[in-house]
Amino acid sequence: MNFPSLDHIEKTDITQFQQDLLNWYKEEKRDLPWRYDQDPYKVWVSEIMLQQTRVDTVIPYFERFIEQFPTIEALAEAEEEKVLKAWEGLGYYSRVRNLQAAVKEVHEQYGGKVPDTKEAISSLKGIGPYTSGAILSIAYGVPEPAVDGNVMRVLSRIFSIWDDIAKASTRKVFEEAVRRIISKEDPSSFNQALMELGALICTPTSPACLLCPVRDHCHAFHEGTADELPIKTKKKNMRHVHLAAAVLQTEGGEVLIQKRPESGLLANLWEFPNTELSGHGHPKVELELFLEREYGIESTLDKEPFAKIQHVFSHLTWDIDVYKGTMASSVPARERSRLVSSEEVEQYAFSVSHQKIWKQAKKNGWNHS
DNA sequence: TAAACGTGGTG
DNA sequence: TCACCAAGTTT
Repeated sequence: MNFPSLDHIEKTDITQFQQDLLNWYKEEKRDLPWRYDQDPYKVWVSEIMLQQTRVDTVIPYFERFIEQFPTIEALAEAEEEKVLKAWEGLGYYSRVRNLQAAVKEVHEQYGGKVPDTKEAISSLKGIGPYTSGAILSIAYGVPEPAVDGNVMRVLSRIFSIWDDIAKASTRKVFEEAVRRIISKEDPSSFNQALMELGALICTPTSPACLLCPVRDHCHAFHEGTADELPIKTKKKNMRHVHLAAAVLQTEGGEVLIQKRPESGLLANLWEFPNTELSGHGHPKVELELFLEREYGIESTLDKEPFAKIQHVFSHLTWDIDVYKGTMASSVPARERSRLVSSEEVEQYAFSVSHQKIWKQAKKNGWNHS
């Protein structure tokens, strides 16, 4: 390891740092619904939801989720459809499929008790190095590091660590740093305080150093380099995909929907029939060929799309031409598809991109034949 | 190691 | 407006 200020840190400095941080946390910590108790299940659910997701976004999802699935057993026995619906709009949907799979394993293999060892908990689906440390420390008081983006930002400044936090290998550097300074008396509060500080004071841009409870311990504050840390490279090469989608209705007003594949993007979520465009033929023609091939539908699509929707993911952009059409009310031949009434549509879990399609359909394309 | 994997907020 | 961000994990 190579962070001079940390190598030479004194035991008394560590004690003072812990005290300043924990006193601040005790006074300033937010009143969040997953902090009402230390139920390992609730800690677990909150940590999964909070992965790459803001606190304000998570709160209402967490409250609904716990109300609907209050215990390990409740979630283990729930239908995946219900679980996905509860996650609808939160994103990174593999999180919740992994969570339910892991909860089932805990229910069956561990008698419904969340394991309390690093090895056992890390073997569960969806629980990586951060989440295992978070659950162990917060739910069980085990002094394990829980290094997320906040912790790397805060500690990069405090110890003047210039490693690139975008690199996977850098996390270990910060885990080692945490091991040296974590409070053995209250690892739960210590880990949460580090993250809370990152969220409220030691923010990515314009950190509020003058309000910081540990600025006296902060190398970057003394050097005036807080605005330059942490080092984070990484660019995303945005990929564009052009799609055509169909909102097909029967004379009875039912709509054709289909379920996405079990893996990959938006796995197992529902959507309107659609196809990726090659860019060669007309979108309408390519969509008609798809509908005939997959469903045997002689579709009667409108000449022009009633909506053009753009949806931006973290790593790609969809541009969707949406067509309205009619179809016979016979049962769809394709697997993983259904004909549902317009009221029933909203009982299924859709990605936000396809919620946009449905919203436009109701506004523009519906009730005209 | 790097890319896949969502979404809504923000300067 | 738009690139970047937010309590990461999997492959």
